[in-house]
Amino acid sequence: MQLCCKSTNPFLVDLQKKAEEMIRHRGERITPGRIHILAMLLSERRAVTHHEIEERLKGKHRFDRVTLYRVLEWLNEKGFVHRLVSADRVWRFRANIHEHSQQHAHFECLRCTKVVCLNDFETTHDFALPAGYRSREVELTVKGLCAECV
Amino acid sequence: MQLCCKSTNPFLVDLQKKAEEMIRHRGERITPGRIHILAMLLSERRAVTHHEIEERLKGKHRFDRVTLYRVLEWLNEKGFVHRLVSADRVWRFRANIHEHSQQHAHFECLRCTKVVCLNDFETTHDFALPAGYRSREVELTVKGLCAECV
DNA sequence: TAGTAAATGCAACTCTGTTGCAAATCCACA
DNA sequence: TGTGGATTTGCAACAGAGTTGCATTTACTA
Ligand SMILES: [Mn+2]
Ligand SMILES: [Mn+2]
Ligand SMILES: [Zn+2]
Ligand SMILES: [Zn+2]
Repeated sequence: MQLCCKSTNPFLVDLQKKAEEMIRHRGERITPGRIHILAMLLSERRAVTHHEIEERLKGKHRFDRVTLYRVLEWLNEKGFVHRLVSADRVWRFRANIHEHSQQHAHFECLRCTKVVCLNDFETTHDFALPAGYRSREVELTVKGLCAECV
Repeated sequence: MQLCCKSTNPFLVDLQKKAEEMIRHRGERITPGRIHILAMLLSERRAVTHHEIEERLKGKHRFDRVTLYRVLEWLNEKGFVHRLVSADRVWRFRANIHEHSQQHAHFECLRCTKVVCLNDFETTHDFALPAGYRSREVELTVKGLCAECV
């Protein structure tokens, strides 16, 4: 069953189904790990760590730590999610809801280390790189205090 | 011997001496670790890792790994250097040569993971944060390929 | 309904950085 | 110039995050 982008049911609230559909639409293999983890990430509004994912998956399905790492790596490679590292040197993952979500800024709380994606953001790339350097992407992180930590 | 900023000898090419002067000027304790490590960082034009520092210090002075970490932490706390983490989850350190060097961008090579500080850079902070969020600093990283890796 | 390539679980491992504690060192003050 | 006492250093052990190898299980294709 091949599904076109336009045929995506807007009332498909079940994220497990949505995750499955996203993966199948790209012709990739469906596995419990991919479904559960992507569904979990689709439900989050901020970038979450490996630990947080593990925590939220408790009760739903039990995965080995390594499987979780490997699924996250795969989701990142295939472009379903993106990954970023903040000052605590821990990977954080977030689903790529929109196609154009590669270029966006992040907010990082200096106290609770929470990371939020700032989707609506304008970046002006007028800077001069050293000779011979080639820019591929620009990452902008705003550091400060979140609403809970002010 | 208290030295004023303006009395800094512009012909003081010996970085060991310069490092010592910087630390003494702030009334902090002089130790071999601080002198050698700060001098090494003053000689670099890019942000370097713990490993690279260890490597460059070979022959000059032998320090324990832990001492190196602790000196770097101290230099960062006191504002002699700044620290950043890139996609490989490794700390990189760079001397704060100029007073205003807190706000500047970085370039990170996607192939060799080298990090270069882009000192001459204009940042425009016109973005909207979620309600209640407070911005303290903005970090901008340009990712791409360096001259050697293009 | 096989056959096969890919995904998973488990154990052991690496890499980066941290902590506790005793020995060495720096420096303010006598 | 010599000392007391807080700081810094070295060493060993530890911790957290992520990786690798390999046998077993699973998903898809034919
Ligand atoms: Mn993001
Ligand atoms: Mn820098
Ligand atoms: Zn916070
Ligand atoms: Zn490079």
